[in-house]
Amino acid sequence: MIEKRYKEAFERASEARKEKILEVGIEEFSAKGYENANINVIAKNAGISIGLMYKYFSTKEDLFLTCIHRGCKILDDSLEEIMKSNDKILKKAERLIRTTCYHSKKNSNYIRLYNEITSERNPELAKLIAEEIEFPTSRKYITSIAQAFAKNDVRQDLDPRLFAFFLDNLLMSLQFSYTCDYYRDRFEIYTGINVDEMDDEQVVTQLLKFIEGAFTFEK
Amino acid sequence: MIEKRYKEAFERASEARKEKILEVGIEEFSAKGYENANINVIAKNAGISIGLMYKYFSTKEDLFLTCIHRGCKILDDSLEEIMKSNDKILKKAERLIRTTCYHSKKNSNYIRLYNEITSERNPELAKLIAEEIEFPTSRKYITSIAQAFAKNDVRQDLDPRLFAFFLDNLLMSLQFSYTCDYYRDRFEIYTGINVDEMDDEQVVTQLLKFIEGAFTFEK
Amino acid sequence: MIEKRYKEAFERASEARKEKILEVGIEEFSAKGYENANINVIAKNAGISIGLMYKYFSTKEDLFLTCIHRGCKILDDSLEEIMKSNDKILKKAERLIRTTCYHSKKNSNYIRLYNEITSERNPELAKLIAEEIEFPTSRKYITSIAQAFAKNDVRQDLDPRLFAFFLDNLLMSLQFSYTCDYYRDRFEIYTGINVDEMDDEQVVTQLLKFIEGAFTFEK
Amino acid sequence: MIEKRYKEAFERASEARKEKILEVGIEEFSAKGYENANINVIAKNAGISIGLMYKYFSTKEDLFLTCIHRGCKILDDSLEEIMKSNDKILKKAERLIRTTCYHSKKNSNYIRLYNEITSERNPELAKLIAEEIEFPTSRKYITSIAQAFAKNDVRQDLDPRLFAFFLDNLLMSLQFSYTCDYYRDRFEIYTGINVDEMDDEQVVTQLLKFIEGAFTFEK
DNA sequence: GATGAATGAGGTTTCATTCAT
DNA sequence: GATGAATGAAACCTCATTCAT
Repeated sequence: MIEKRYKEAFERASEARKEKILEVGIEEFSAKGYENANINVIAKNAGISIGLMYKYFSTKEDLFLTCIHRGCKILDDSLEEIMKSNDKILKKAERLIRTTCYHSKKNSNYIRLYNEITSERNPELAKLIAEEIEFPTSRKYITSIAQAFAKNDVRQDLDPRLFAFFLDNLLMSLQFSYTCDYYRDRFEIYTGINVDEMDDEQVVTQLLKFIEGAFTFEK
Repeated sequence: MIEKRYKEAFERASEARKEKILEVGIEEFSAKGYENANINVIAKNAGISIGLMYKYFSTKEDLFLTCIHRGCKILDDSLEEIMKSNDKILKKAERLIRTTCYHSKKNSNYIRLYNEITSERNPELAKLIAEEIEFPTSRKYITSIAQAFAKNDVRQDLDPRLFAFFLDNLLMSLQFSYTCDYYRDRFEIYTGINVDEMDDEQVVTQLLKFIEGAFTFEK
Repeated sequence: MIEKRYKEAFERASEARKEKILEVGIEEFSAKGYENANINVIAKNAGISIGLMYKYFSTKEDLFLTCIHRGCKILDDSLEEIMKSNDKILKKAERLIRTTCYHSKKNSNYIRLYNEITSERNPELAKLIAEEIEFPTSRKYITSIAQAFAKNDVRQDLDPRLFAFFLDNLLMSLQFSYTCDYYRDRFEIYTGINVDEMDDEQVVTQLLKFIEGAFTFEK
Repeated sequence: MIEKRYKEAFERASEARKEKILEVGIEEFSAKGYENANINVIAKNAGISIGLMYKYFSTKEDLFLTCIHRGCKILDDSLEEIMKSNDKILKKAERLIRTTCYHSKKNSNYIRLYNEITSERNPELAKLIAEEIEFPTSRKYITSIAQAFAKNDVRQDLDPRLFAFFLDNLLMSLQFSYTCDYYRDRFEIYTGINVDEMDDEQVVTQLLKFIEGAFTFEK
């Protein structure tokens, strides 16, 4: 778990200001990447001085990690909303896919930020962030699949953890394909259609079939 | 298609030198990422002067793109080797998975380089690279699936391009999980096992089941 | 003479607070030197706000000067104690040396602060501080030597002021050698023994011989 | 012993340039102290770019240490010149004092730099520098005194190392008194005469008497 | 009197790129 | 063709000082 990466002064700041700083930070980091993001720009856009920024965060890295924490919380909240239902696993998958297709624009910055993280090259940091982000998500998937397994809703020869992993791989890739430049181009190369003009319903339908088959079929 | 990003002088250089420069460049870019890679260091490690490096490439970006071109060729060659066979689609998938699991170390630099690309934030560049890399791969997958579809080897309600896309998403995610820090940690969080100590055979078996089900099952 | 460098508000503060501020200031300045000392840290450690600190002192320099004033008073008090006696000059020297050797730890902060001052590079300020510190000390030495001279206790071809100067040079160097990093290392290089493990009695004996000879011998 | 603190590129620079950089560096460091010295200013005054400065020295600290090394070499050379003679110890002392009084202006920067060092607050660094500077000097003094001791030229109850230490304390203090602001003021307070207007001959005479007595007198 | 949030100038350091030889 | 010395813009970060409350 990432311990808090902000200083006490940040806690004391007004909600509006905290909000603004993280929003602007997420904007900058997701747009330019960690290296090219400029703290001075973030401070200016957030309407505070650079000195105050450093009263809030010791380093650029700490600001980045706090932005990630925030972005993840938002993504995890919407995941929680879906996964806590009593729907069957495939129903949940459908809702996840739909959310990705229809609402990815609203959260595009968070997703791009997440994408930025995945090429993090500091191993210790990568580990921290991975635990922060992936642990809650993975538990939700694994638990849902294990329950479905217990109820015989899915094939009995699957390994819940690996299948959760494969499922998340598909959803993660889809998320990126709706928001990140490179993945968007890749989507178009595969499908022949720009993701903005794509009939989302077809993507939903096909991916659901894919997943349904994967979880259901048993020789 | 990426037009050539090197200068004429580079073409005139000896094969050994060209080889060395790109090898060292891939090493540096994959280890540190584009921003943190140092072109002066690459020149030194490649045994040439920085001045000569700029006789070969106009900018750091051009060197990067040429390294990518080279890395992709190597990855695409091994893909070609597998896809040109007459094996059935699932057999091909199996070979792809095995290659990923068992041989990812040999090509880990290329894969990390590929991962680096996916967070490229320059839209025009992203497009160029995506076309360079994804087009050949996608054609192979789509064609294979279309052939299988024609032979009734796979379910008849699938869209070949989307299913090719989903398939590649799974394989791409797996590749990253074997080589890139963040994805390796993520793998361990899902499976509970460090990727280096994982029984690859189980991954192969489960992913194959997943894909087989996805391509086979039909309500 | 240094005019007061604190504001009226400081005079009105409680004794305990004044004490605390100067104590903490001396601690910080002597530990890190003027440039690296942080006035915000001093305020925090003294338990007052930085705003109040600036109600008490106009600038960092003023706080520094007030700390010096305080440190010097303490050192001068212990000097006064020794010099006011009716002992002969060599007896006084012995007591000074013993005080330096045996009690330097108690006053080490003040001595390090004094050392910091000696590299002051603002000429006007240097002059002010020198007068503040050196004048009282020098008078005591000069007077004592002049009295000894009058009583024929010391050689009759000495210049009291220069001999006072040389004497203080020896005592000052010894003080630094017991408290300041660089001078402590220097001491060990000369004597071969770490100052903390040195038999102080030998230092006392030898330095006394040195001084006694210097003041007594006459061709 | 300080290992070299410059990079290879510095060795390859022309003698004139190396000279210039160190000269300008010593000037700046001795005038403003380590903290307030500005590397950009040094680079500009030395006629090179800041980038090149960092090709020569990894950090400000390294430049500082190399300047010290250079300054010490010059001071040590002139000491060597005096100490290698066959003169008796008191004759050597006389020459040292005269050099200090008459020629201290020429080397004033080096001496101020030396003064700066003595308030160094990084213990490891202090140790390195002390060994670099004090070791050669101390050996010369100790050896000379030991030889004089063997020849019965000095009192037989002295400890050569401690007396060498006291002797150097006197000479060091005198050096500072001729060159460093604070010590110059202190000198005037003790003697009543500004060091620039002082009759050096009197200082020489008196200090020689002091030292002669110290080394000769024996109860 | 007392607070501490806020400022912003200024310093060190990096590295892609140029160009004289 | 080949070298590598040289450049300088730009980024991160510190801390003395101010001022509204």
